Amino acid sequence: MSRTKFAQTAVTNAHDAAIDVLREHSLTTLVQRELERQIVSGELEAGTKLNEAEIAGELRVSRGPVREAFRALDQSGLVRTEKNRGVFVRQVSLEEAYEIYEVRAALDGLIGRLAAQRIEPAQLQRLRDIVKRMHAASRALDAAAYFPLNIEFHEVLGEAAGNQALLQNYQRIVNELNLYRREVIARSAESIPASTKDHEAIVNAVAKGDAELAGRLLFEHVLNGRERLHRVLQSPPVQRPRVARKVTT
Amino acid sequence: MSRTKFAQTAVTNAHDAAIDVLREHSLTTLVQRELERQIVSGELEAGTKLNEAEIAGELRVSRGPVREAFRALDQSGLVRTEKNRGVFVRQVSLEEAYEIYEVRAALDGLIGRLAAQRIEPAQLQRLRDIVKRMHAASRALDAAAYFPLNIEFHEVLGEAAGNQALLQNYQRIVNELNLYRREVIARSAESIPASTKDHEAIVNAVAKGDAELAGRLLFEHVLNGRERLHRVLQSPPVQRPRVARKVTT
DNA sequence: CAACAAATTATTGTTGACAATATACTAAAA
DNA sequence: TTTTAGTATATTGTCAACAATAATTTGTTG
Repeated sequence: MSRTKFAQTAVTNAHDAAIDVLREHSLTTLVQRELERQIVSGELEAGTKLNEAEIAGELRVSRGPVREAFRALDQSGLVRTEKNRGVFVRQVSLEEAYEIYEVRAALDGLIGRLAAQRIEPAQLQRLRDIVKRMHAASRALDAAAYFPLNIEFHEVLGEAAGNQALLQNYQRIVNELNLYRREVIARSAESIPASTKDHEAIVNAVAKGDAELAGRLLFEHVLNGRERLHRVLQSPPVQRPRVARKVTT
Repeated sequence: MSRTKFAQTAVTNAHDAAIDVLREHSLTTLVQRELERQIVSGELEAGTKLNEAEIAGELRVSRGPVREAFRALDQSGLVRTEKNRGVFVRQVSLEEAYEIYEVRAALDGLIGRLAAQRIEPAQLQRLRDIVKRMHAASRALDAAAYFPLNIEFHEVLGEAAGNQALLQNYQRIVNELNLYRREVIARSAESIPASTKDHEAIVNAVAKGDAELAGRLLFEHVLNGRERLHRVLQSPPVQRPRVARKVTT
């Protein structure tokens, strides 16, 4: 509001763009997206308390839309609400993660079955490219490079399954799991080679169109991942710089 | 507020009870529950427009909690929101239902696997009782009696799987499917015998502790159900008294 | 100094008012 | 009569103020 007329055009364009965004999306939706981004990216870490007024101030909206966004995020499992105390970025316990992994295994199994039947050549090629890059990251035991490849692999496979309802449920589950996995991903380098082999076998099964096999391989791949994670958690932490429940302020 | 002192005690108790409810739950939660009940029960039929002020008036709250409840219901798939137009009880298309059935098959498959490994004697007995009653309803081709038994069967099985995350996802999926199935349930009597056989086989597999078999049977049971539904939809409707999009007013 | 009580502050829960948008209605013109 | 433009009404989106509850600080007492 305190801008001079110098940047008139730029300001107007930016303003028009903002108007266009608002024409399609409510403030609630925008707040929801932004918070989701911050949570999924780890910018807001698990356990953090989300202060209504503070968030409203940062995003330049009133508390109404923020509260509405909170309800949506609560339902999607990214935050937990305590009446009269506030909402907190959800912390997923080991036991919960264990359960969620089972659900993910079932959904991934279905993804494998369907992808084997419906995948298109271009998608298959993308999978092969990803696996090739995985091998490179695997040889270097480069976890930082491997992690996004893993994400991308399952994304492509999810799309290849051609089922929107499945994809949505899958995404939610993966988001929840990432709340748990983030902290341990850094020290899971040793499991990369095994994981890479899994992915290669999956691609081959999908390429063959063997739905049964692809489904089973993906199901087991996820449960293997759970066990790998579990083993990693048994061993002592690498670098754990303060886990104290962080509260705003 | 316009009550006399005659019912003092009763009023006070009712009042205290109301206070207790509010101590634990926010108005938003209560509104959410009530709307969910009305939608799942069919009181509010698919496509109905939900008017904020009207609902707020009926439930004696302001529009704030109603809007918050809307966001939660939207996320859970029971309503759909159109910006500046309002929220509507979700209508699930044939294509969507087809997709959701696949997701349910995957989750039910997992339920079968886990239940076979973890079910307790009492739960197994409940399943056997239900199947017995199913046979009776089947012989009479009594769809009205069969439907709740079917619900109960899958509920018990879901609990027996002993996985909260799975159960929650399953319930949401089933709720969405029911939005679609309600209208066609009445005329699906012919599929009851086949469905009953499915359930019997499932119980036997679970009783044997054969996880693989139970999982596969449940997976196929759901897909069979989808096909049965599909066939029923091909045949002409029985009694279809106006399907025009109902708007409040 | 520690522990408890009271008062103060901060935060959430709820409401009603106002603004923006969409819908319904009315009247004029083809 | 149908269409269309303009106007009025209804409904949603957003905000700011108030109420209720929880967290914090301060003060008091043993």
